[in-house]
Amino acid sequence: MSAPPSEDLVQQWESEQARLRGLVVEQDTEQWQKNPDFLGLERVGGVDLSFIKGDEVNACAQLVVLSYPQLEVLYEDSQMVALTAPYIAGFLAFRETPFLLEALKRLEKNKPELMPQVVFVDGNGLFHYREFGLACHLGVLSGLPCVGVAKNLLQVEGVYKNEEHQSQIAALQKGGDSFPLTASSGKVLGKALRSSQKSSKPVYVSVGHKIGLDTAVRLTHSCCRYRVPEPIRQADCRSREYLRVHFPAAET
DNA sequence: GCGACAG
DNA sequence: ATCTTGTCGC
Repeated sequence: MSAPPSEDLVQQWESEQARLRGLVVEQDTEQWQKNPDFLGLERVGGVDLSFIKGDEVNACAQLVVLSYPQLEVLYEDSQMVALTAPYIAGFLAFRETPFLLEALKRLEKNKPELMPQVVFVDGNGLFHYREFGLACHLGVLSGLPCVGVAKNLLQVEGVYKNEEHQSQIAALQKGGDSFPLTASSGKVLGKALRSSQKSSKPVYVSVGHKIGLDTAVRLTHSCCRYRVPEPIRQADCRSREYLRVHFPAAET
């Protein structure tokens, strides 16, 4: 039911990723990031899109802003959107970014004082085929510090989900433990993090923009009540709730 | 041909 | 992403 991806489009997207890749800032740029307790950090954002079953186009774009360190929801924005780009692994940003940017724009217009100081993104940052995942894309285009948190491992640049990987996961004993995801080039592209004591399945953290990897991992851990960091979890729950309320299951 | 494939 | 309830364990 879906048209095969146009080669031209994919090449255009690759070229766009290469262009924007050079604008990523992979280090801490904010004062709060250097503080052991993130003193000065008061607002953390989370974004996500939820879909209607069997609907390729319509989705709910969600932005939430939570207080830090309390992690209570200060702001919520749900907006139905019509997606135009197809989902292609490695090009998730072209499908989702425009709507996440619009949500940030609405926030800037309506509650600028609630603009988050860092945004958690559902997906990868530098841990990506061309080192430019969704979290980098949103970071560069918004100018905000962003952290990528993926729930599943993407096999990229020499990182495999093999026995070695499984054994490294088994070695993560307590919440906060992590191990590096190292590309064949030797560069550490991200880290697998045991985000909570309970969940043995890690999350995959990588730099999006304007934050260093170790800071991103430490911050992610500090935002986890459960396996998925609270900002992303809230965005996910609330966008799904929105769909439940506004688009009841179609029966026949 | 086979496996991989963030969300 | 979504399809999907209960169930086993701490």
